[in-house]
Amino acid sequence: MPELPEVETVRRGLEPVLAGARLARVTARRPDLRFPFPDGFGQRLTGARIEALRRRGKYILAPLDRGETLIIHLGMTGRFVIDDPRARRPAGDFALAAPADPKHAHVVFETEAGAVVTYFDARRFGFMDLTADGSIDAHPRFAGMGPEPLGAAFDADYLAAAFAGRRQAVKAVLLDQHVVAGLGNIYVNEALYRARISPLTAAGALTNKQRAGLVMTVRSVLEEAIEAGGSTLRDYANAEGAMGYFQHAFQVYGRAGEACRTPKCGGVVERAVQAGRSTFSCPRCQR
DNA sequence: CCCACGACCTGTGGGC
DNA sequence: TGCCCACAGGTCGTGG
Repeated sequence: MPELPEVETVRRGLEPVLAGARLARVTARRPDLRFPFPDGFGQRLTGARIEALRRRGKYILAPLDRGETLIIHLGMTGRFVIDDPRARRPAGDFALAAPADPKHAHVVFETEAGAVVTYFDARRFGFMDLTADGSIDAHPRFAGMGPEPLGAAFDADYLAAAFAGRRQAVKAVLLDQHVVAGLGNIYVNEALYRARISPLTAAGALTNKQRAGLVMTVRSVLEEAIEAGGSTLRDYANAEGAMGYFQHAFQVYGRAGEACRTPKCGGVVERAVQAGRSTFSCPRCQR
């Protein structure tokens, strides 16, 4: 599912259709996703105007003109599909992801301009909520959330403080959204590879130089992935139904048993399991 | 606080 | 072809 680059790609795809749009009707086709929809979900959105589309970590935020903000998390398999009769099909060729299965169409947003935006989520690990504006930072989902990895607050000094004294593996610490918001299993593996740091290293044992390097590689891998429209493994597709293509740039993720791509390294990518999730790394060039 | 593990839910791909 | 198991981009809760 979507990590920061995929969520940002989805946000950018939805923005031209939803930002500034008034919602003619919003329908939840079942009572819950991972959690129940908030009371009156459809009614509270119907008639509201979406002022903007923002992102925080892996969340999409849609502030409304009614003083509430719609919060959306895509979980593992959340996906939006836009049907906008006014929009011209984008030119050029791009690979289309497999069509979303209609039986997993859980929420339908219809705008007054006639666009229909449908949320699909096979596994239903995603969720939506409504909260009063201004209380986003107090919302349990956001309280204590770490800085944006592409923002100025995420730097070597910040990481020094966040990692200090932590004996937990650096990979697990980077996956903790309280430390930094938006990284997931793919990009943590790729950023550690680029920084030549073993995922198993205790976070508190990293050197200044390693932390500074990690800040750079986290940023670069996320920026490049956003540029590529995210990564498509199975379910992910952008709002136009197209696949991202950053998966072709993976250096370690999903490459167990294959040759390390570092020139002259000669190592073989290994798969390990940390906290129940696959870790990929080259034991030869990541220390 | 740390960590491993199971739970949530469905689909898919690989091995036999 | 069919079946079964392992695994999947995320988080949360529990128990040691």
